[in-house]
Amino acid sequence: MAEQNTPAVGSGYDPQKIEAKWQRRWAEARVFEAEADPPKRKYYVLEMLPYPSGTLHMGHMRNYTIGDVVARVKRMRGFNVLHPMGWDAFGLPAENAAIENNTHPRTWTNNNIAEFQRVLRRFGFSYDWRREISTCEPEYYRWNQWFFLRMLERGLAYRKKSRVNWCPKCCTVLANEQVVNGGYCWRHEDTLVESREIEQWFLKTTAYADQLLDDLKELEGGWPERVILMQRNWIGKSQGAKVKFAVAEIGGAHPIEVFTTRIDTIYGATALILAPAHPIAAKLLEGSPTRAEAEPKLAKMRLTSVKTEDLATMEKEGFFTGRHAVNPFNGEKIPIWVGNFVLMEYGTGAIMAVPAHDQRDLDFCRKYGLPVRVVIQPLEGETLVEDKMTAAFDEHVQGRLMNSGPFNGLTPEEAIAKMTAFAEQKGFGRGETIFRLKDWGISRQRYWGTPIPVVYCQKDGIVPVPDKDLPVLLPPNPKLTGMGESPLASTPEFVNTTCPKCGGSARRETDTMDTFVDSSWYFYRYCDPLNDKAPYDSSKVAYWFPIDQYIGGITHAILHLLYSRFWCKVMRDLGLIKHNEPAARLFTQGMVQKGGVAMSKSRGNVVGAIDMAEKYGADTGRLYTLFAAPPEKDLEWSEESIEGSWRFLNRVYRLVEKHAGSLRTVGDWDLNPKGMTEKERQLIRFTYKTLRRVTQDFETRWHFNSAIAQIMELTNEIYSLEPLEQNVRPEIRKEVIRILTLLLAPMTPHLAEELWEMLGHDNGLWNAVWPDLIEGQIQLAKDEEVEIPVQVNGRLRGKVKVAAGTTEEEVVKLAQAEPSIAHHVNGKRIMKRIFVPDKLLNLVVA
RNA sequence: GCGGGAGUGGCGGAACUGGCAGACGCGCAAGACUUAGGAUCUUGUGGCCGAAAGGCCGUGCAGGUUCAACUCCUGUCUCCCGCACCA
Repeated sequence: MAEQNTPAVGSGYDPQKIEAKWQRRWAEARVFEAEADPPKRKYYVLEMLPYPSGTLHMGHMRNYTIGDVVARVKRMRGFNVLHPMGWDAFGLPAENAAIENNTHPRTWTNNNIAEFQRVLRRFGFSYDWRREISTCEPEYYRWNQWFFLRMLERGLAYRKKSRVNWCPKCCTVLANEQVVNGGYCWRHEDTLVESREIEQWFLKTTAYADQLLDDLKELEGGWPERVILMQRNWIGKSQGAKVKFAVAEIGGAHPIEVFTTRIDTIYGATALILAPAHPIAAKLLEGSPTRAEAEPKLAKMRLTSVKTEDLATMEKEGFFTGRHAVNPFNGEKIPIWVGNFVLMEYGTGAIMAVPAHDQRDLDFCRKYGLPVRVVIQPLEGETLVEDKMTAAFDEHVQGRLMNSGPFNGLTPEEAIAKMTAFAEQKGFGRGETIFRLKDWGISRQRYWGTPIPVVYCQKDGIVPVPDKDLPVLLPPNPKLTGMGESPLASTPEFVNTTCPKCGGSARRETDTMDTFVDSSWYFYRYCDPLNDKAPYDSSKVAYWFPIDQYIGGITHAILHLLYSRFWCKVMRDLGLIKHNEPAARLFTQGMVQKGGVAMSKSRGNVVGAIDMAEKYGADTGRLYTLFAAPPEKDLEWSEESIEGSWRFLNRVYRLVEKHAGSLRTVGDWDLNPKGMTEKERQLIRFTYKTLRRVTQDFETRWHFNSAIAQIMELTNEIYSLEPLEQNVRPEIRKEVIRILTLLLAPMTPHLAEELWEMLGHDNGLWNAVWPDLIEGQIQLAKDEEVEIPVQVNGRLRGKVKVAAGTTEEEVVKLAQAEPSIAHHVNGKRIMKRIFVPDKLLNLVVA
């Protein structure tokens, strides 16, 4: 199909040639290289670093194009712009591919990186390639280890045996965040995650739960609202109280603690319900009268997989343990049950069931015939009748306590405060805030990741590897099977080492770190990528940070961004940086779809970036992804529509090609409006208006699609004045074409450079500044004559052309003289006139 | 269930703080140039009625506020995304 688009005779637009030429020149002139330079205004724009796998398609290119436009606009506006790129190079696919193809993960990864780099360079993105990082290089991952050791020193990294998500296909542990769709592996969406107990390393993200939540306030306005919300939900702060219930049959020795946000309803508790996995459940059954029937039920419930897909709609199941709990408020004995809807992972794994005031509890109690007791009576509406309730009354506000001993008559709010205080005073409870957020399990039983820098010594136990021995290098030739334990465990030369403390023999930790560790701080390394004394020089980071604009997909709204925010706070507390949040602004671009679904290799609906560049050139590809939809919205790829972008660039090229030769030696226009013809006046006004609007679109709304539409309109306007050389004097022709070229520069930089050169500039468009309107131009952009729509009773009936600023009286007079308007007004009385100067006249008649 | 977002021509989309709905592009139609056109240029292109002038309807649906509503308010439907038995 490329032949079909061979440029016609007379049009010399050859993107292949032009794009290679300017990419070479930019590289030679080191145009995109930036250094920290404190007096200069800085701008750090960053696209999320890619995982180098598969092929880059137009979905990726859209992301980078948006970032590149921003970078180029900021550069033209005089900012010192940092715009780096790197590779999220560790990860499972490399290891799997290595096993499949009998190669090394490094080989596979580096091949992919080479290909990715080739494509990104082919699109002419303005990266400072000197700062390129690859997270699988020891020079990088060494600092993962260094940070890990700092966290270990501060108790922010710890080891514990824990139930983990195990993917039988990956043969490795997954973080909670990697379990998707309620129980499936994020990589194998058809594979149910299993539950296993393993010793794991954790990072204490929960230590920062409050800050991670509170600092979201700093991001308001700069981050998309929904991302902030998703983070807030994920952290899941919940204020309530923990209350201890003694077990009646075994005395006060082993009380059961429940968590509740509604301690005010505790007099209405008619049962205590345990999660099946609660450790005390089995103990309660020992010697219980119901043991025989209960134990098999418990065993069965515990086996039920972690699948939570339809947990919300799942039938509630439970059984009585034969034991009773004592309500510490009133001494009442209530039955202890086990219920499948109680989660061990949340709160204390035990709840009090208050069926009158919680729908789930009501469902459960109705099913098993447990009593319902109302303890809060609504102030308005029908009085609750216990036997007839089908919906729990769970409103906080509108009610008063009853059946609650000394607390009767209080509002729920008052009761929560008083009852919590009472519980604390008596020692059986306390107010507590809990979070849904869990500590971050970072251990992975895989080869292609950062080795965790500790050794296990018979004598000294867990011993951190000293800083001077970093990095702990991955062994070059592991045995990769993809099964079972970490491949490092079966590599003796790696495992066997000596204890840094006692010098005796010791074993290395064989797990590697979750790759989210790599991406949690990579953007700091860009500031100082070659530093071998520290992860980075704090002064360099202080100049560049925070990131002014971070750009990436919504898919990373929770994991990557939450971990990055955590890492930032840890680094701040280590004294390395001073800011609280890594990125001041975040932009989440929409996906590129084809056939209604996101482009992806697995779906087979990708439009390859290189194919695109070879067929139309990078500039057309860039332009089309910007033009087809506003950047935050999903974009449906259309092979037909893209022709329009290609045609437009050809049209611009032909225009400049035709006129540039005669304009090379023409001097600059002096902005003097005297003696201009009407056509010149019209063209120059259109030009400066377009400039004003496009500038606004770039700076505020990022509506590149409408910016491009306006540039197309300007081009159409110029064409409408052909033959231009007869209608417009050379100085003005030159000015208009100059502006047109500069407007295109951030989006189609190669073409713009070529046009710039054709116009006689020999110093590179990259040296040009954004043509912000100056006073004379602002005047010239103003309309002298306006067309005012005239409505009668709110319906458009005609238009009048008047000088800008014409008075209401004058406009009304002219309107009434217009036949199409007069027709609707004559014979009626004008009741009211609404006049918006230069905008609109509405005559209300009756 | 909770939270967020979106519904505008044949299609992608535009319309900034309420002020000419459909900019710009694709597609389609007619014409020009041409041996030819899938290049380029010109014109037209929301629906209905009408020869035309013109009129009526029209931004998911139903109401409301207003001189004026894609835009604000109330209700409602559909689709997409996130979270989800979170105590």
